[in-house]
Amino acid sequence: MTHTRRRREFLSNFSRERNARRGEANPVLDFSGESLRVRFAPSPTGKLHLGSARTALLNWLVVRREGGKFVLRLEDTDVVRSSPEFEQDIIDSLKWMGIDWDEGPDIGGPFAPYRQSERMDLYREQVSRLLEEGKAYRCFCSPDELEERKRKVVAQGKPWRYDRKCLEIPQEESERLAASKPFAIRFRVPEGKVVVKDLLRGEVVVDSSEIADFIILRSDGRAGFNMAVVVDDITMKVNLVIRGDDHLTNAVRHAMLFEALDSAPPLFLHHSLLLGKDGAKLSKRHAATAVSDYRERGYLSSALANYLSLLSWSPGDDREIFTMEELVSEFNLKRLSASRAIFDIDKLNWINRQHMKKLSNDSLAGLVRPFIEKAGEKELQKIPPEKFELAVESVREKIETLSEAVEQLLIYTKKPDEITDKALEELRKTSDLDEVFDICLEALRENPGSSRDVAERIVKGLREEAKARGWGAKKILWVLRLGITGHVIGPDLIYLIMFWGSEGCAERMEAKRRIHELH
RNA sequence: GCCCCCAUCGUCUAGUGGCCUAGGAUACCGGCCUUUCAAGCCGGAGACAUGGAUUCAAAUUCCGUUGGGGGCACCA
Repeated sequence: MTHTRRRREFLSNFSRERNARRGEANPVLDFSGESLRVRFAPSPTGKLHLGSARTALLNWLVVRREGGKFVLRLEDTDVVRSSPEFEQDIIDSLKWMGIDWDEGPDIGGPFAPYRQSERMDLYREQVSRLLEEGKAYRCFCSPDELEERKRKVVAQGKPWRYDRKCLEIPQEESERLAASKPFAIRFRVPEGKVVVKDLLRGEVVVDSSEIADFIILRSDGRAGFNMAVVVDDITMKVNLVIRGDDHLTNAVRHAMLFEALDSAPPLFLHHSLLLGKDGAKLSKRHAATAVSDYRERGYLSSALANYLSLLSWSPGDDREIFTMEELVSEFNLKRLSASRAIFDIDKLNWINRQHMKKLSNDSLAGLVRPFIEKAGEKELQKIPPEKFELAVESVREKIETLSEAVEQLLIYTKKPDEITDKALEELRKTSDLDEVFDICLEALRENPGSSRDVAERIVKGLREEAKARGWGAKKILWVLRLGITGHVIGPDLIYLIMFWGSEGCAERMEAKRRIHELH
C-alpha cells in the first residue's frame, strides 16, 4: 500500500514543518495560526449526488473536528444547465444530512457573494491582470476552426492538444483584432514540473507539457471553471480543498494559476470516487444517486452519513455505527484511504436498521407518519396516536427503511372479515378447526382488555391449553393469527391483541368464521 | 493513445517486516430460537492481482507487468 506510506510520510512532514515553526503540536492539520477554511462547491446542475454528499461530509467532518469555517459556494457558471430547483435541492439535502455551513449563498459571509454567477467581474479583473503580465493570451480560433484542426491531428493518430496558434500573434495585432473579432483568453502554461501537494497522495508531480493552454475566459465573457475556482479559493482564503479524485488533473492547472496569481496554493485532498457495482462512477443506471431519493425512500440522514463516512474510512477498530456527533469526534484524516469505494445498498440498509433501532417508539412513529401521508393511506392516518405508536413498535424489527413501515402497517387497516386465499387454505387444512376456534374465542372473552398483561396472559393460556391437549402450540396460535388478521404473516400476536383488544380480536375471528364458513 | 490515481474475501475494511495457517462488518449458505415474517444467537464458505528484487523473515519495502478508475472541452 504505497499510498498509505506516502500519505503518512507527507502528513508527518507537513505537521513537523508547521509545528517546528510554531513550536507546538497539532495532530493532523496546522495552518500556522490561520484558521482552517474549507469549502464545498457543487454546481446546481442536478440534485445533490451521493458522491458530492460524501465530499461535503468529508469537508464538514474535518472542519467541525479541527475547528474552522465551512464555506458553501455554488458553481453556477453553466447558465444553461444550472437551475434554482437544483440549488434548493442541494441546500435542503445538505441540511437534512445535518451538514451546516458558516458562509454561503443563503446566509452570506465576509467574502460574499457565494454564487459564481455573481462574481464574474472579479474573475475578469484577474484575467486582465494575467493578460497584461503576459501570462495569458487572446485566442481567436473559432470552435469550428479548432474542431477542424483537431480532426486532422486525430486522423493522423496523434493526440490533440491546443496548438498555441494564437500565441504567435504579436501584442499589437492581438489588441487590434480584439476590437473586431470574438476571442477567448487562454492561460499560457509555463514550462516545467508542477507539484500538487495532496494530503492523501503525497506530492503529485506532473510535467506541464502534459497540459494544454486552457481557456480562462470564454468568448462570451464568462470565466472558465478553472479560473473561477482559483480566484474564489484565493479570495475566500480557502486553505484546504477536499474534493473528488476526478479533479486531480485540474489541481495541476489550479496550482499553475495560483502561482501565476502570486498566491500560495491551498493544501489538497483528492478522495477516491464513489463507484457503482461495475466499478464505474456511480450513476443513475446503478442506483438512485440523489440524496433526496434516499430521504424519500425512508433512510435516516444519520444512517446515510454514517454509511458514506465508512467508505474509505474506518475508526481503526470494529465499531461501525456512529451518530453525527460521534463521527465528528472520531473522524481522522490520517485514517482515510485512497482506494476506490463501491456503493453497496445492502450495507446502507443494514446501517439504516441499526440507526432505527436506537430510536424510541415515539420518535420512530413520528418519522413514519409523513410516509403514510405521502402514500395517501387514509385508514392508517385515522389510527389514534397511542395505537399508532403501538403499531409502529410491532413492525419496527421487520423494516429496513421508514417507507417500508407503511406496507407493514397496512395489516391494521384490514376489515374484520378480510382474509387472503393463502390464510383460508391454511385454516381449512387445520384439523379440529371448530374446536380450536372455540378455544381461542373463550380465551379472548375470559381476558377482556388490551393491556400487555392481558395479551400475554391470553397467549400463555393458549400455549398451556395446547400442551394439555398434547398439541403443539402452533396448532392454536396459528389459527389465532389467521383468525385475527387474515394473513399468514404479520406482527407478534401480543401486539395484535393489544391493538384490537381481546374483544375486538374475538369479533374479528367470528366474522371470518361466519362469513367464510370455517368449520 | 497520452498523463495521473488506485489495487486484501462479491462489497466496505483491519493490517506501517515476524503477533497473519490474514481479523471484523455486510451479503450469501446452514443450524438454533419460534405462532408467521423478521430480528437475535451459533456455525460455514470466501481475499493479499501477477512476476521479480531486498531480507533470516514480505499482505506490508522497491521495480516491472496486468487490471480498474479518472483526466486530456469555450462542462463543472
